[in-house]
Amino acid sequence: MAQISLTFPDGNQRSYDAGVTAMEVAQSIAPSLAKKAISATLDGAHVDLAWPIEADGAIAINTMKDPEPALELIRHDFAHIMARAVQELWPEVQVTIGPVIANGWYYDFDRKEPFTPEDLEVIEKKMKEIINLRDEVRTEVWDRPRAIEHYKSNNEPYKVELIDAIPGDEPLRMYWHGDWQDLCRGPHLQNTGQLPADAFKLMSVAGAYWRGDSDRAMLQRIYGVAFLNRNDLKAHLHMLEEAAKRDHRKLGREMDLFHMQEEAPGQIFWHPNGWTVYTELQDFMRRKQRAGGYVEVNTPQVVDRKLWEASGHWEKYQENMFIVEVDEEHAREKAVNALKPMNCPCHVQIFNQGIKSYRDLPLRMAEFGSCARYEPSGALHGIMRVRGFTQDDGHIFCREDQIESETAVYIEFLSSIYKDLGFENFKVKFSDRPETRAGSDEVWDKAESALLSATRAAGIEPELNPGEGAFYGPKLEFVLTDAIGRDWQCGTHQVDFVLPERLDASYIGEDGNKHRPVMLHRATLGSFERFIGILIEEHAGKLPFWLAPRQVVVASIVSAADDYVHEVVDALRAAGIRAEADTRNEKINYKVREHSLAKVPVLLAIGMREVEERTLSVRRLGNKQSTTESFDNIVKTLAVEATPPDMIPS
RNA sequence: GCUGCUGUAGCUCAGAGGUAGAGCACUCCCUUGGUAAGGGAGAGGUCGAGAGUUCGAUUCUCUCCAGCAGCACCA
Repeated sequence: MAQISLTFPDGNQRSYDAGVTAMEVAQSIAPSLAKKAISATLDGAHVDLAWPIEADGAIAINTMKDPEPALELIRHDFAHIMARAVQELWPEVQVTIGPVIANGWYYDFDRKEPFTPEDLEVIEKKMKEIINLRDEVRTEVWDRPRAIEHYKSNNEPYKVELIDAIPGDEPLRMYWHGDWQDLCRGPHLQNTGQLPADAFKLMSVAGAYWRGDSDRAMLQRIYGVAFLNRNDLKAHLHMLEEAAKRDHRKLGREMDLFHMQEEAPGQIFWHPNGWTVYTELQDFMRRKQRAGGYVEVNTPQVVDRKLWEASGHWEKYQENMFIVEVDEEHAREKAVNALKPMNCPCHVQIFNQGIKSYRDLPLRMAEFGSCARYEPSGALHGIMRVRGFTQDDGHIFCREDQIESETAVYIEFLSSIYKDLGFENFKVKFSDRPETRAGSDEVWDKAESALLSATRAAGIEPELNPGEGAFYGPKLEFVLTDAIGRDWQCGTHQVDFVLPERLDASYIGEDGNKHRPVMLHRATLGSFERFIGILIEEHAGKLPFWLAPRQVVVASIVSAADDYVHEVVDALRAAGIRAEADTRNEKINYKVREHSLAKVPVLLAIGMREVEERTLSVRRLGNKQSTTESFDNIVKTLAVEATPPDMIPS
């Protein structure tokens, strides 16, 4: 029999008969290891202890002490156990797929009646019973005809379709958890009793399309989470509770920032507090853009369909546009307009006014562009995904050979803004050419390499999103991670060869001939609405001082202090600080509580002592202690603190 | 858009086939209190919209609208 040589993590090598299983390898090292073993890592791949090993390689035996493989196995086995529990409870239910995802797994089922929350409890209970049976997990490799025959005779068309989708040269592997059988690539645990029965929870049911295709059947997906032990599960559930407290929809209401209502779905009524944040952020961006060499413009909201036809939006984007028809009294036909979903075509109109020279390029044009998009109702989410929003949009008209330098300048610009706003780390995703695209391969080659090298020159290695570029050009996406680990795509930077062509933009080159500029579409915050949502959640409502809608509340402790309260408020306002007086007939405890809950960063309390000494009692949000400071001093201090980050002298 | 769930006072929520309740918030009165809720009184609702069943519907049924979770979408 042929021999193979396996290398262990400590560098030792041993030889085995080809076809040895990882379990046998573990046994050969130590019976105690074999007892604890759950899987193996072979040349970086996660493998089942029961699979035969046929070639030389580097092997590591995993136990429950190795969190990564352990969690993957646990979650994967839980998926199977859940599917088994469901089929034991309702034998007519068809199982489809059930992968491991972050923190847990899901499994998609085909069942007529919807699963209810009560059903989830029943399923959980059943799963615990199954785990207690400590059933052996078995696996076999089947050939394709046998597997197809098996599922056809069991009338399981979903599985047959899955098999059809698996490339012909891959082995088909079957797993049994007890008597329950599923097609699965593995690996799995050896015994269902190895699952931590107290460290999982079924979370929710929701619809999901078969194979992610909205034209196909809607299945029912049950989500579960699982961890190595009960404490990790508890910690996860606690984290979810904390995340819910940061929800911008809840904080937006509590802080009186904005509201939304039925009559304007997906659109925001900004209250004075929220609008203060918005305008403060917009002022900041306007200063940044001026410093960054942009010219600011403003363009129409309602634009005739002719322009959208020319730009291609009418054909490609119509179902997302708000169409407005107007009866013109003397016209034969109704005038058809659309609310602008994007600003780019209008910006080209401005570019096209007059004759542009190569000396005008690169031309950086910016607009706080209000856009309206008819987003699908199910996509709406608070102020993060809306139908009416304002982009910090910009278009750079440049020559092809300026793409790289303009990209480099932009990355620097964006980094500076993110840094000022407290997001030091961000991810960059690079999307290259999709299958259907405009423009020659040669042009794509240049554009892609320009984006990549500019990004790398900035010291950033982008993640690749193969084939995810727009049809008109490759793009970079800038993704922020918030305090609880969620990703948000905000910034974008896209090369566009198509729109200048469609809208006939041109400039006169050094050679005296007309040339086509390239357009770079770019947005940094993305939309003010989404970005403010992110800021709220990132800071759990405790916005940085310069952005806080109400920066200071001056509260009287006794009404005899009211005059001094107003004097302080006036002085703070004169120093440019957003200050309010609270001279209501309430105790200081009440006022402290209320303004703390409203996330006011600084509370100045005034009693008779402060009046006499011309001081203030300063209480900062999050601090239980207060300090006493002089009137003049606190005004100066707070005025400095209120300076936006881009205006702080370095 | 799809599947499921939800919609009762400004907010959070209870309730029931016989036209509604709590706490907080709000208004007024008392209280001038030193750092996270002082006391009392009062006002406030076409029970998301429309239709149907019923003697009677906010409650049951249907349709629509909106929200929530997920999927799909996301130039």
